[in-house]
Amino acid sequence: MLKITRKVEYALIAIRHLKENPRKLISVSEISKLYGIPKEVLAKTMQKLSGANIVSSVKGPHGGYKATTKASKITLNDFFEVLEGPTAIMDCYFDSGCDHLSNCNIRTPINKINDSIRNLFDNLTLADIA
Amino acid sequence: MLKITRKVEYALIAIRHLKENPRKLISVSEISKLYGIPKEVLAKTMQKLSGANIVSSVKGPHGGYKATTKASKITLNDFFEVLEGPTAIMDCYFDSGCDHLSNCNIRTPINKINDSIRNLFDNLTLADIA
DNA sequence: TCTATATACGATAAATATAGTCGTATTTAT
DNA sequence: ATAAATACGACTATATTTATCGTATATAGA
Repeated sequence: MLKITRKVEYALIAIRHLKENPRKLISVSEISKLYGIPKEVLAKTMQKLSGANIVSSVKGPHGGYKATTKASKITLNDFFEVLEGPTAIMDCYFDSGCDHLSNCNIRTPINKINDSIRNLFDNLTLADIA
Repeated sequence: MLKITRKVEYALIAIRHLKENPRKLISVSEISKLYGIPKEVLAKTMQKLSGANIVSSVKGPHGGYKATTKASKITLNDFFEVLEGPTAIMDCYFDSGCDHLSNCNIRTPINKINDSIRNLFDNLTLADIA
């Protein structure tokens, strides 16, 4: 439990690599070969980052990605949300219907744990950890 | 990602219920009926809590579980570890062999995120959240 | 203008992890 | 003795995550 997914792992690897080479465009192929990441998986991850303006993209030969200024400033909460949707240790934190239990006595503890995690990730940026 | 498991959910429900009824022994059947939890799953969860002295058990008719004093004092880190093993957002935080990537550039960020979460959970007890 | 290389996007299949079920042993109050 | 309860292990089902495949679009360079 509380594992991050490969998508997040790959995104961290890619962003780090882009930031180490700030001047040039770097393609998915290059990163996937270098770190042994399946190309298509990384491609889709980069597309999400591009959609959120964490990286910018250029199509065509010699195209690729580079990190934007937003890449350092974004909070971990927002970063995770781009890749996976809102962070919640249980679905009932965001969704209303508690389908499983007729009689729930842990709403409060669940919310407190979740608030703590979200508070932590709201106060950490990619720049802080990398 | 970062979801807690049913084991943890069920354990929180059970402990809360035991603490609301501190005087009597309460059986797995009783809790599973009340909250709609599969009996055998809850039984195994309770056995883990019992092994960690978070609850005490009595066998035989009219037997069951009750919360120990440790139940309030235990940190979330220790609590999660009893049920699921050490909390790590990636296996490489504890395990050495990085089987997937030949060229890892995110050890530092991974460790920082993980340290932050563990620090958070080391400073929260079950009493704090419940 | 044609071709190769790159991003963009969606559908599906494979692999992994989680959740639930079943069976049996042990303890103990009645 | 019997019934009710915990204890423990093996197995099955389900859900989630990960990877693959197919197609479209853009563009640099020959």
